[in-house]
Amino acid sequence: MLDIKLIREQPDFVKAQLGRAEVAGDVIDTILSLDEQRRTLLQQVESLKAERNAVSKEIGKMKDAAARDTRIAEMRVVGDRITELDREVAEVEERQRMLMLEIRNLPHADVPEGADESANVVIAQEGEPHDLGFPAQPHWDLGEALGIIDFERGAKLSGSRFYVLQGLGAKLQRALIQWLLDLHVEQGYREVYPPFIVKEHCMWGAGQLPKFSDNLYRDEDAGFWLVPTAEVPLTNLYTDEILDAGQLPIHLCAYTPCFRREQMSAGRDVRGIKRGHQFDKVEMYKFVHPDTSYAELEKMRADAEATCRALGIPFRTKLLCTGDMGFAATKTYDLELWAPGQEEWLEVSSCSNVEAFQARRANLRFRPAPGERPDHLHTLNGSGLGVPRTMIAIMENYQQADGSIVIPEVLRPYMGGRDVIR
RNA sequence: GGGGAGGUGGCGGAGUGGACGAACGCGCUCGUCUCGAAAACGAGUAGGGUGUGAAAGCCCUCGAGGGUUCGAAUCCCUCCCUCCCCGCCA
Repeated sequence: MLDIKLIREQPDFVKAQLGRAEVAGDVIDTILSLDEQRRTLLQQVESLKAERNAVSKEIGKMKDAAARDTRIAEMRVVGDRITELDREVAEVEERQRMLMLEIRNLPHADVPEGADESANVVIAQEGEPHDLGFPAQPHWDLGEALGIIDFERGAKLSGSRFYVLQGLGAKLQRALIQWLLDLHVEQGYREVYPPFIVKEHCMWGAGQLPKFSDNLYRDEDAGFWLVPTAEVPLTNLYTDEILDAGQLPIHLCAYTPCFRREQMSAGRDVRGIKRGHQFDKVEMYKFVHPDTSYAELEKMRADAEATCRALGIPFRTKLLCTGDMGFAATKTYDLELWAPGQEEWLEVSSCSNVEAFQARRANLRFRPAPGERPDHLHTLNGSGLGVPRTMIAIMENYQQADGSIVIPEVLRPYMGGRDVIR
């Protein structure tokens, strides 16, 4: 959610920044007009309440029964008017709040303008897509031949976009998760195991609702939602708390499965394990002082890059343009691993600063100094990394001419010392 | 799932219709005292909204949301959460 004060004080700036992300500015005018209405109504109803409070106090002390009854009758009328106005205030507030919740975050000034991914800028690359010396196979062929990915039985159980990992495939995934968590802990993140099922307010807090409900699984009866990313529970960890400035920054990492309905065009990314309704991810998350959030973003990006580097796979980093960034982000770096089997760069991480966007929604605050008023903190999130796509990159980069897969060195301790899957 | 007890400020804990945004204690901050500290003493110490140059003031909040009433922490309804006992269960 944007800061209503910013909208009040600099509506043209807000509109201009939204314009860079191709969002029309009329909604800002609507919000301002509702804000105006709301404050006018508030002044009316609050002065009536002040009157009622004062008179009610008097009534309590009055001895003269007749005068007392007169006052009570008067206040009954005032009370009815208050009820009426309260209802109006609530209605205007709700309309304003819904509009506020639907507006995306403002892109940072550094972010290049553009409508779609074609305007993203590659800002770093390590390693080159290299020739394996034999025809590279896609991971679905490798996985099936090795008996480690079972697509048919996955579909039998759960339909398309599901698969079963077996044997060393399942173990490789588990090893990868373990390694990622251990690495992030070394990088200074505290490991967290959150619930994978959350209450609805968490989805609002993280910015998944109201816009992306189509992409979420839920248990309507119980009011529960399955997390589409660990970002959701982590964002809400300190909801309604006021942290001491000294507690910041808080760096967390968490492994969770992620559940996404992905009701997107059939035919896109249907093969393999690139895009499923259920996948695993290790996430990095930061709660930081507002002054430090962009420096923290650079550190998070460096941590994600170090992770890719350690796998020994070519990777590159992109700065996303205004049109390709997520709803909550002000600035995002995407990291991509090279996948020679499909000959494409696979997005395995997305690191974003969201500034106070989630903090306002989820009521995340800190006290800048003892005695000072609480302020919203800044939050950042970054994948570290998405597991299936990292698995793809490992399988396709480390494949051998005979269809076996060498295990990256860093993962071998987690694979019982094994160095190849064949 | 059944039965019972509860949810009050940073913490403990009073408060069953008006003097309560809340006694008292602890903690914390500042001050006095001290070479310094402790102790003692004094003062202060919730969040949000509105308002303003800044403030004062006013409004809201005692788990959440409704209701009754001139007036609700207090009475009524719904929901959420915690604890205890029984049942079930990895």
